[in-house]
Amino acid sequence: MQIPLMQVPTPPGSAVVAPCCALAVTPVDEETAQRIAPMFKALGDPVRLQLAARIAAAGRTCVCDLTPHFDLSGPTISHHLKVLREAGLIDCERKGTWVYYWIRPESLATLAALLQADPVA
Amino acid sequence: MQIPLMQVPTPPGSAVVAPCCALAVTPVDEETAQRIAPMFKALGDPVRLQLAARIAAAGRTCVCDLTPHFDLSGPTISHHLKVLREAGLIDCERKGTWVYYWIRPESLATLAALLQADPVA
DNA sequence: CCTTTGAATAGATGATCGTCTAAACAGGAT
DNA sequence: ATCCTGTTTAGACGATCATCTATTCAAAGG
Repeated sequence: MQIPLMQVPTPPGSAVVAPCCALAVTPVDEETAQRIAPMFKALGDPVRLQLAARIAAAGRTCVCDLTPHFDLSGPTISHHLKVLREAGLIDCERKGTWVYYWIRPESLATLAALLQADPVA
Repeated sequence: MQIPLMQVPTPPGSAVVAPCCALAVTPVDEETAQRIAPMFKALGDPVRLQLAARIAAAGRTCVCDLTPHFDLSGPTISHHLKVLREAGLIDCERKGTWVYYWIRPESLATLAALLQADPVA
């Protein structure tokens, strides 16, 4: 029943007490889940994850600087950018012929806060 | 072009310099993206996000303690648990008639590390 | 052995997704 | 005005997804 991933085997019989993350502390009701899940979903595609990473790395990025790195059509890249944008992870602005995208760090922070090991511990 | 989410408006013209997160520092090549994206994808469904949160909160949780909280059939819950498990986010063990699930904190930590604000800054 | 209970698997169905091509749109430059 | 280039939108198509019911499996108890 094990699927290899990293190191710690996580003793099956251990009585887990310490909270592993905010997920374990902050109650995630249905409303919260429906607000947060689309962000994770947006990052749940390899192309979009790479797009987000490139935009995060480059700061303020023209679509024309993203497209060449993928073996995909322009419209497909545009579609993925739209998904990221509608999830609230990025935003954009047209400047003449070109459109520039940038990361919304608050959104990433929201997700990170849910996942990271309990900062209080 | 704005989609409301949190507070910071993120000035469009600002020359972003400081890395917002590990995404901006760690290069996310295609291979990495294909390894990580399924984990985000698994959390990208409201039901699975709530399942993960409940398991994280409860520590070591019987399926029978999860199912009643959702308006879904047993097999559907079972399916979602399988998705989370195959993504490496949870693991399970049968104990007699019951099956218990627990969180794999290393996996959550991997994702958190990618998203959280640059810890070096 | 048979029954019972908890959970997973099999298979079906309608919805959503990722991708493409073709067309439309936005702005500069001739 | 007209063209050219970068980007988005529209629409189509096959693949994957979330859910269900029916069935099977696992393990305990008579």
